[in-house]
Amino acid sequence: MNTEQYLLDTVTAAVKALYGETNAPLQIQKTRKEFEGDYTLVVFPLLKASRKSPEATATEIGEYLTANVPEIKGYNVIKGFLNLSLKDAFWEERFNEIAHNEHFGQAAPTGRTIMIEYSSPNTNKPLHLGHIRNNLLGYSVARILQANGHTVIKVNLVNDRGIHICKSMLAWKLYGNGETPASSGMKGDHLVGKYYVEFDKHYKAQIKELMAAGQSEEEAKHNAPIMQQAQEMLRRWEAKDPEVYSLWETMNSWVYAGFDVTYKALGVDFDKVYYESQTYLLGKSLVEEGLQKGIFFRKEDGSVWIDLQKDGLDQKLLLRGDGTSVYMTQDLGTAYRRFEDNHLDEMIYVVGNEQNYHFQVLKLILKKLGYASWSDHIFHLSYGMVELPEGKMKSREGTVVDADDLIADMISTAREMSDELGKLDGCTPEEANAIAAMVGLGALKYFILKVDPKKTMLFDPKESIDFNGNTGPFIQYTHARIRSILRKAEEAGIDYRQDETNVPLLSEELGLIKMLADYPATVQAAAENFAPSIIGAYAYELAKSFNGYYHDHSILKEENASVRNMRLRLAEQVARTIRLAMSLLGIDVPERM
RNA sequence: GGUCCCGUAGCUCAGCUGGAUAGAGCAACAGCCUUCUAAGCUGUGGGUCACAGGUUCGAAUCCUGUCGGGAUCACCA
Repeated sequence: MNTEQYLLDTVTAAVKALYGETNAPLQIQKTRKEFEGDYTLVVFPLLKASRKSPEATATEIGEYLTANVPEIKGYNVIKGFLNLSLKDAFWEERFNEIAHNEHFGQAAPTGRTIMIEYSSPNTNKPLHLGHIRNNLLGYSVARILQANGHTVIKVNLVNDRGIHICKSMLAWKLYGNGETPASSGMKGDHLVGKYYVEFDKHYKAQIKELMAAGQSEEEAKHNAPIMQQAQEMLRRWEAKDPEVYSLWETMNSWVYAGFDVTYKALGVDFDKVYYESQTYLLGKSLVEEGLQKGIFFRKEDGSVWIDLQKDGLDQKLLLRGDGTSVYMTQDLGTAYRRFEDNHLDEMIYVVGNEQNYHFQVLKLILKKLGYASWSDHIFHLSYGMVELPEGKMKSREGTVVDADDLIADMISTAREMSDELGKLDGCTPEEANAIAAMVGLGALKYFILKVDPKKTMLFDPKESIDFNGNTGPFIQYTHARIRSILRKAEEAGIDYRQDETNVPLLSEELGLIKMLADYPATVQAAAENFAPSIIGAYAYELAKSFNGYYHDHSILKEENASVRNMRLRLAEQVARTIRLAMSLLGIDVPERM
């Protein structure tokens, strides 16, 4: 049950009874914690209808509600704010509802199908920190949408073709001496990435040579033999030359094996993987359609364009002079195909904000083609770059943070800290490894997801690895503590779940119950805003509140059995809700740590 | 130059559709481990919400402008 909505209805009825029909917008919000009360009605908008002062209006409504609504215990008025307090029994009922609801936090099916595309790596180099933000965001948003009752299809569109892959292939052929992941002991994606760097090294050297021989920089870039060879390789790939094609398949398979390891470590997955080598021809029929409808135009060289200058944009290429497609052509085609094939209600692209313009144009073109009914349901979940304290990540300058290295670092740091604090004493080696992995990744994931997606964020390795304060490990820690209490209760043979005796609740306990009751609304807000950060903030607040409570009030040692059992049940629900919230962020919570 | 995004404490960030005295964490300082996990708890200091106008009962939030930072405007993807 949605308490806020219920109160809004109640108050609307009260206002109608007191002042007659009014179209004044009513708003109910949670009372700020420095004031007494649970929910607050802002009465300013009602002054016209009541024709009284803010205080008098608030008092009048407060009196009416207290007299007529059994759940409302009392009220107080501060300026134009009417603070309403609900009876403890009301909150106890909410608590019981939560405890007995097996599907707590999981909304009923909406019947809507949403596809979300994320990750979308290139196959010429390993994943880095930017990809981590992408993957974590995509996966978390997918989980959040599922929790809201939508059917979610997670897809990955792998960019497995193009000149960049040919660069790696060529460098491997020229300088690789047949090196394989098996022979070198390197992860496949790192091995292929190594040859991408190798290509660049030789390419730069050749440019330098040619420039020394008198060519301009542009000429040199174009004439460098290694670049010429790479382009020749791309042509052979497109002609499906068996030798090139099989090398391409081999090297891609190395990369996929490497990516799988990284994805697994990050805990992300996909329902469907698309490969650009299979979709890059899509979209040409849409270009044809646009030409016929007169929305696109063809230049003398045969290339096809759309003029968006009237929309404040510029001219955009849709088909090259030689008839081959570009990025936009493919995206138009895949979008069309996806909506057609899956009856999608919404399509979300998790792509960096450097492509804001691309998606703006994509949606506009589809609209002009007459597909507004679904192109309006394309949402670009745009996220900002991840910067380092030293500045931006530049692959050329070697300042990228490799995903695998980072994950390994986080886990080993978690391990060291745990050992230092003696946290893992008494664990089996397997348990210790699992906990270190959960904590290290929890720190990384939470650090990245707590920031609003669209903001450029700063990743400070030192700070991310700090396990104090507003961090994933703090939340995990709170969960582990509660689980430990519950284990001890069970060891002592306490059957706390049976006891339903009503006991007076402390204000901290009421506060915790109110937070628990708020969880479904939080999940909904996170879905509406595509913001895992909302879930993160909630989980932190809940954990923090419990920690304060835990510190001040004994649970196991409480002598009154009914009170003790109520506290154990409450703790259990807090742990459960933390687990639910964290699972929406893709973060595992350990039973002990 | 056009378009889009951002600017909140020394640092990293919250602040949901406008609401009360703008919040956390880190860093600093002062307390708290014979008591269920101190990866913890409690307290102190720290702010012209970039700036200037406007809208209104009320603006960090909405509108306009200015300044600062970023992204983008390819026959790359």
